[in-house]
Amino acid sequence: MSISPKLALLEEYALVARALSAPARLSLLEQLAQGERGVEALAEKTGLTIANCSQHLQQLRRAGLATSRRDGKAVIYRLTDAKTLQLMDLLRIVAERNLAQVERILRGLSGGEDAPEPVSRADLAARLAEGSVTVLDVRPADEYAAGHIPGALNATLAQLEQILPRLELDAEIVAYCRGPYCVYAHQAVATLRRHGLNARRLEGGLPEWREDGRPVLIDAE
Amino acid sequence: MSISPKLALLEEYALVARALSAPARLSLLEQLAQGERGVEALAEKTGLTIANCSQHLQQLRRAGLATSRRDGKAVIYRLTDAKTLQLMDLLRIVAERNLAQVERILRGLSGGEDAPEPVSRADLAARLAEGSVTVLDVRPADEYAAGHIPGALNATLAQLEQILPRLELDAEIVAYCRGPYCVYAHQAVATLRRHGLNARRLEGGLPEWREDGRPVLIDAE
DNA sequence: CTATTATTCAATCCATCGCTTGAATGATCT
DNA sequence: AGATCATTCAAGCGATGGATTGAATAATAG
Repeated sequence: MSISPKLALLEEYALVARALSAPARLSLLEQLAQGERGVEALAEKTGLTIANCSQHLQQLRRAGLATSRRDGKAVIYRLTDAKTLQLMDLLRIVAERNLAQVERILRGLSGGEDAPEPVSRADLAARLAEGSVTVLDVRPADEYAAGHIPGALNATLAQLEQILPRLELDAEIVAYCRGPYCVYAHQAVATLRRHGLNARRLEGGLPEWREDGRPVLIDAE
Repeated sequence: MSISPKLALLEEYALVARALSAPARLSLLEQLAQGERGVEALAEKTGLTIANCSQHLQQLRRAGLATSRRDGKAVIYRLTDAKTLQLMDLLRIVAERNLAQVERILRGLSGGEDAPEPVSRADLAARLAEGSVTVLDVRPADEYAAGHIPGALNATLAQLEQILPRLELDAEIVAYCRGPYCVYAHQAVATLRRHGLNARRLEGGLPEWREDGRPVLIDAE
C-alpha cells in the first residue's frame, strides 16, 4: 500500500459506486429497500441463480450498502441505512434529468400519453385522512402482505382489469409500488387512464413512505 | 431493444454509477466541482494523458454528470448541476460510514492524533463576520486565484511551515481545500496541530461553500 | 452422527474497461 | 489556404467483472 492516501480514498469511493454499477445489484437493492430478505428469496425475485445472487450480495456488503446477519441456516440481508436509499434515489434523479434514453423509456411506459405529475407523499397522507382517494398497491401479493399503506387495495398489473369494476369512477386513484426503480405504478396508471379513470402515481414507493415515518400495515400470517 | 423497460432503466442508472466507479473520473469530478475547465488543464491537474482524460470526460458526459461547450479551439467541461455534487458527497458519506478501510486512511492522514470535529459552513460564516477566526486555503495558488473564501490565506502543504510565523497562536484556524474528496485540509490540520496551533477543518470544501450561496472572491487576472 | 438445507467458495469463460499509441477532426491565426 | 493547436477517434493490450458450474461450509433435523 505505497499509493497515496488520496488515491486510496478515491479507490474506496469508487468501490461503492461500482457496487451500484450492475443492473442485477440495483435490482437486489430495490428488493432490499422493501425489507430484509434471505438469499433464496432475493434470487427468486430477481431471477438470478442462487450462487450469482450470493456473489452480488457480497459485493453490496463489501461496499457498505448492505449488511447481513444469520438466522438459523439462512443469511438475511438488509440495507445498511437510509443513506443507501438516498444514493439509489439520487442515481435515479440524475439519470432522469440528464439522460435522454431514460425519458424515452419512461414515456414508453406511460403508453405515449403524457403522464400527470406524481402525488407527493405528504399530499397522499392528507387526502387519505379525509378519505378522498383510493390507493392502489401494484405489487405481488407477498410483498403487499409484508407491508403496505393502510387502506390500499392490492392488484398486480395482470389482475388490474379484474378489479376495475370495484373502483369508483369519480374518486382519484393513487398507485404505488416498490419504490426507487419501480415501473409497475407507471404502467398501472397508464392502464387505468386508458380506461378513463383518474389515476396518478405516488412519488416514490413503499420504502420512501416508510422512511418518512408514515404508517405501514403488516398482514398477520 | 427487446429487453424489458425495467431492465433498460436499470441499465441507465447503472451507467451513471459506472461513471463514478473509476478513481480517475472521481478525481476529474473533484476538479470540475471547483469550476469549469478545459481538457488540457484537467489532464494536467489529474496526471492523466490528454487522450485518456478526454475519454474519461466523455464517459462523464454520457452519464449526464458533466456537460461540455466549445470555446474557441478548446472544449470546456463542467458539472451538469448540483445533483452531481450531491452524488459525490453521498458516495463519500456512505464510504466513510461503512468502510473500515476509509476510516483507517483518514486516521492516517490526521497523523494518528484524533482530529477534532470539522467546523460547519454556517459556523465559519458567523465567525468570519465577527473576525474571530483565521481561514486557510490549502490549495495550489491557481485554484485559490480562481475563487476562494474572502479573507482566506493561501498556502500549499509545502508552504505551510513558512507561513507559521504569520499565524496568531491564540486565534482558531479553519482549513479548507477542494471539497468532496479533498485530503489537503486533513493534512494541514494535522501539521498545524503538531505545531501547537488550534486548527480545525471546514466541513466540505470550496464547491460546497459556493453551493450554499456564500461569498467567493475571485482574483483579477 | 448423518442427512438436509441454505449459503458461500473456487475455477472457468467471455465481455468489457482502462490505458497507450498514433492518426484524424475542428477551430483559429497568419 | 496552410499551419497550428486542442481535442477526439480508433485499434490493441492487459486486467477486471459477471455468469455458470460444481464442490465446500454451516446450521439444523432426524
